[in-house]
Amino acid sequence: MAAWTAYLTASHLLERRVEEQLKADAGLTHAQYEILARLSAAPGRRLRMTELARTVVVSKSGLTYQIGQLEKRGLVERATCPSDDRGVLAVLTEQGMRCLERTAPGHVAVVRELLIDLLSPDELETMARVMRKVEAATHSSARALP
Amino acid sequence: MAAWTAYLTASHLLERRVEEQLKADAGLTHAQYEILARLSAAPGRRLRMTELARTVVVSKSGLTYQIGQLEKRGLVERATCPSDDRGVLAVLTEQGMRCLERTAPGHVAVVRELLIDLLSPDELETMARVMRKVEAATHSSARALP
DNA sequence: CCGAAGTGGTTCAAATTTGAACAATGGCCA
DNA sequence: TGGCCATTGTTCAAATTTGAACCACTTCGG
Repeated sequence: MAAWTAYLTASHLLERRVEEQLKADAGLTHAQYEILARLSAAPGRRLRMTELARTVVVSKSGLTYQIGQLEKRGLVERATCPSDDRGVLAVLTEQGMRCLERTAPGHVAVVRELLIDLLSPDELETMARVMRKVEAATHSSARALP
Repeated sequence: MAAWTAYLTASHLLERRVEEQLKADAGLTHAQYEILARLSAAPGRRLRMTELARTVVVSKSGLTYQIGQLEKRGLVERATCPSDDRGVLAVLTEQGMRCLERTAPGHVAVVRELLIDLLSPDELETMARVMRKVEAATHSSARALP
């Protein structure tokens, strides 16, 4: 269980530093940054709300709120989904893309400093493998519930 | 950077499952559970507020609030610190200890299911080592700021 | 084609979290 | 001793998060 405690402490501290840097550097929450980043990587720079909520892992209502904030700042727009009238697409705007490009270097630097660069290639590879396992495990245990 | 993304997704999902289980099983937040757990491990089952805020990694005001909640439920008491009149000690009550003992098995089961049991001894050891490195790194970079 | 059952998003109130401002001490040094 | 600065915890308003209740729409099964 020592590993679990270490994990908790480290992940909290890491999250805190990342949050701090993003807020100071670009006035963004980590959640908001993640939204922009995921959108930028998606085809057409757009994703369904639900899809986004799943990957960023926030409640649906939380995402509605955050998208609202990002929309106010002109970094994201909403568009109706052509294939499903209920659906809403979050679309990264040109301005949002520029914001992300401006912010990414500093963010990446922090992540490297506090995580990536501390690890040997082996360790990094192990981390990634472990995290994929955890993701798979949470998914399967989740499907058992409903 | 793929490792970072995998880490983010996995840790969010993991946190969510843990939170879910604790809430359903004992009506506790993960943060609250951590508070009880850290207290139970401390000498005299008591810790200074600041110390607690550091290890649980929540803002000071957040801790004040949470301790308030736990106090209402009789799981924790406040005591003044003998060596420093400003200080406040959070003390785990007998009832709090029982609550923790009742809750721990389910919590541990989830953590094992979603993390520990997925890993080989080697992987587990690597994880723990990595997390200690991360903790050290965040500490040193923090001290540089003020 | 019709209605039941599901989905996808939003809204709303309530709970939580945060950061800044404060009040009360402690500690250090001239 | 007295003065100045750092620390401790709390309070307060504002921002965020969540879950439940709700519409609007889609999908099935008859």
